[in-house]
Formats: sequence, C-alpha cells, structure tokens
Amino acid sequence: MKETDEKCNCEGCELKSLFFSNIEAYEIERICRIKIEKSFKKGEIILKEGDEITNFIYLKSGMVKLHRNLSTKKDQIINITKLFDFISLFSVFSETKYNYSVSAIEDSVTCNIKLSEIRKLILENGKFALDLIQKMSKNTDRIILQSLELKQRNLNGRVAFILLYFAKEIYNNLVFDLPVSRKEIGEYINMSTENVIRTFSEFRKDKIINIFGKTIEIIDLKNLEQISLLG
Amino acid sequence: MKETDEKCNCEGCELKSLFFSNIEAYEIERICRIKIEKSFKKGEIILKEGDEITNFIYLKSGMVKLHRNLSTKKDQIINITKLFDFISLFSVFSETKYNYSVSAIEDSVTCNIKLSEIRKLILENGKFALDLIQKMSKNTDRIILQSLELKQRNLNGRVAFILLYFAKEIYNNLVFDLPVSRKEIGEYINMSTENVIRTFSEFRKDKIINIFGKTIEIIDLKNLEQISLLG
DNA sequence: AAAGGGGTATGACAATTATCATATTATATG
DNA sequence: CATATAATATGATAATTGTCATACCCCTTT
Repeated sequence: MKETDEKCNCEGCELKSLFFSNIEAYEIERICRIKIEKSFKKGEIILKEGDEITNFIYLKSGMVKLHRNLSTKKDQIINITKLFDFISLFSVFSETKYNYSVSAIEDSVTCNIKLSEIRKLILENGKFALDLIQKMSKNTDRIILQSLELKQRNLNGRVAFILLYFAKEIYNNLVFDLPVSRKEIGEYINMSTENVIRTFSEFRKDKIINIFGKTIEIIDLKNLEQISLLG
Repeated sequence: MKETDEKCNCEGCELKSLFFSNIEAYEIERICRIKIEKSFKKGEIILKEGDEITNFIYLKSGMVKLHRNLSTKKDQIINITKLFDFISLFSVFSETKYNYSVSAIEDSVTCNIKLSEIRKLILENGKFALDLIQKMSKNTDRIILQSLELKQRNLNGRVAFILLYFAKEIYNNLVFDLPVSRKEIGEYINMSTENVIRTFSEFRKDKIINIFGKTIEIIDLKNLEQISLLG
C-alpha cells in the first residue's frame, strides 16, 4: 500500500458530483487537504474485519471484493465491485468496527476521508447529506437485491447470473477476463469450486460460452439470459 | 386498512428520539399535522411491489414481513421485523417504485410521512440527517448480515438460526408463537416447506424444542445454538 | 531440474435437499 | 353444521449439490 499526498487532483473523479457539487469553495479546500489517496496492488488487503472504522472510503479506480471470514479455510464474498463505489459501505454509520474485509482484486486506488469530516459535512450541508443518503442506499440496495436474486437460483442459474453480472455491470462487454478464481466465484455465489468449474465446462460444451483460462466469451447471450431467468 | 387522523400522540413512540429530539418546536408541529397513522389487520398488505414510493413509513406497532414475488406460486421473504423498524426501508431514496411488498403478519400500525417532508428535514436539519443515516444503516446492515449468515448454513443450521432469531431478537423469550406458517419460514430461509416441518419434528424428537401448533418452546438452548453455529 | 502449491478439470460417489404422494388436523366459509 | 381449503406431518423417491480422488498445468522456490 502506498499513500500519495499530492495536490488535490479530483477533477477527474466522478464522485466529485457528490462531494463537490454541493459544497462551498472553502469546504472543497478543506476536503482536499484532509483526503488521503492510497494505492493497493492486486491481492493486497484494503481493510480487515475487526479494523476500527475511522474513515469513509471509496474506490477511485480498480476492483475490489468485500468478503468475510467463515473459518480458517472458508471465506464468503459479499460483493465484487468496481470503479467509484463506496467500499466502506455498510456498517460505517452503525458500527465501530468493520464486520467485513475489503481486498484489491486488481490494482486499486482508494480515497479516504475521516469519518468525522463526513459527519461534519452532513451536519452542515443538507444537500450533501441527501446526496450521500441516495448514493449509500443505491449501494446497499444493490447488495441486498443481488443476494436475493442469487439465492433463489440453482447452480446453473447462479453461474449464468454472475457471468451476466460481470459482462453487463462490470465490464460492459461480452468478452472479459474473470477478475477472480473459480474458487472465489464459488464463495461469491455459494457453491463448491468443483461445481463452478463443472458448470463452466457444461456451458462451454453447450456452446453458450468460450473459455480461455480466465477469459470468458459469451457466445449465446439469449441462452445464458434464459438460464439465469429460469435457473 | 384504517386511517386515524387523531391529534399528535407520538409521546409514546420510540422513534420520537429520531424525529423530535433534533427538531425545533415549530417543526414538530408541522410533522404532527402531516403524519398519517394507518392500522392494518393481520394479513393485510401495507405496500405492494410496484407501488410508487411517496411516503417514508415506519412500523409503530405490530409485526410485518418484507417480501417479493418470484412467480405466481412462489414468494421470497426478505425480512420479518417488529416494533419501530423502518419498513419502507431500502429503495426509498434510490428508487421511485418499491421492488418489494410489506404485509402485516400481526395487527400493525404504521406512521407515514411524505418523503418530500423527510427530504426537507434532511436538507434543513443536519442532526436529523445524521441520525436518519445511522438508523437506516443499522436496518440495511441487519438485513445483509442475516442474509449472509443464513446462506452459509445447511437446513438444520438455518432452522436453528431462525428459531434463535425469533426467540432472541423478536420475542425475547424462549417460548413464543411463530408469527408465520412453516411455508413462510421456508420462503424466509430458503428451503422447502416439507423440510422445515421435518426439521422441526427432528428437533422435537431430539428434545431441543417443544411444539404445540404455532407455539415453540426452546428447551435445549445450548444445543440449538450449537446447531446454528456449526450447521 | 526437482519439488511444491495453487488453479483448473473430470469422474465417481456420498450427502443433502426437493418433490411427490398421502394422511391428518385445523381453519375458514357458506 | 358441512364442506372446502390451508396447514401440518411423514415416508418414499428423485434431483441437486458437495466431497473425495486423481490428474494436469503453470508458477514459484529451492
């Protein structure tokens, strides 16, 4: 992990709309001084279950997984998410310690702002508060709904669903590189590694997808959507 | 459903702390005028998937289930919750229409405040905004974590978990009346009705619980906790 | 070059869970 | 009060899913 303490270069940041469109110039100045950018290499842990919650963190670039430990050998993945998402997501305003971890699954950059500063902004700036509530709601909604969608499906349906999630929501492309191993996909959609691999193979045999290592190509979108719908 | 338009009688309401402790007297007056209390009989629908989101709703008394329709015959229960919970919970600030329904599983009373008024309060009153964010976070956190806990467990574990949820979180008692049918429990913890019944029977045979119709008595708490932990 | 580890892959088998059938009891409704 | 309907209950069986074993490949480390 590397801290960059450069000058405020948030012009390119999409979250500017949240943090800056409603904020007076002098407030921007303050946020700029106090925000800390951190870089993480693929595989590095951004925050760990049990860590004190002191900062409001969002993902400026890269991709991360939210996960929690079930036992020495087993992990449960809560969400895989990309650009401009809040990653210190839930719990931030309701707990003192994280009950989940966040790890970089690609080289990532986070922007960190002291929670106390965010609290101050909420107290002082109603427009900011309202925007923040909306952004946070979108995020938690997404997690809840995805979890509900996944758990009603059988194995085929779950694999189809998650492939479509990667293609449509994450990569916006029918060809993409899986950012995680088959094992991690299993931890995400709640099935054994072997069955993830097996289902991939079946989809390949049925000419629904092509597989080249981590690279997936969806070749029969309609069929995959149907499996996700019915499965 | 019955609307009661009586004078402001919110003194006994626990949510007063949220709505009133941070609000000036004239604001209280306004909220009082605009809030609408509604009563629902057991089984009545409080709000329906697809309804326009116009009000901020919380449960003043009774018990409700949040659920969504999967097909003509199948329902998925998202959460069962009681006194003083937000029930127009997620989506309120991020969608225009509800993507879930809420039904009364006991006679219930809701308090309804126009969303526009809540928005106004957020904009004008930072302390209120911060409290609201915390309350909402607690609620969505609870749903996400319960969902994660449930889906890692096998059937025995899930049934044990949900019985403990009722005993500890909802009724605060080792003896309680199930507020829902076995079918609904299955929809909640994602298993077939038959297996819910079967698991209940097994727990009874193993002298972990007693069953008298809807009444459940936990007689071997330690064992049930162990099953919930390991299952 | 050898050894070890993790990821991918596949088959065989075991365990879990759902479904179907049927019966009984409760509850609602005319 | 009778009758339909839903809820509870249990057994038998089928379908789904997980586990174990094995193999291969691709790294990294020694």
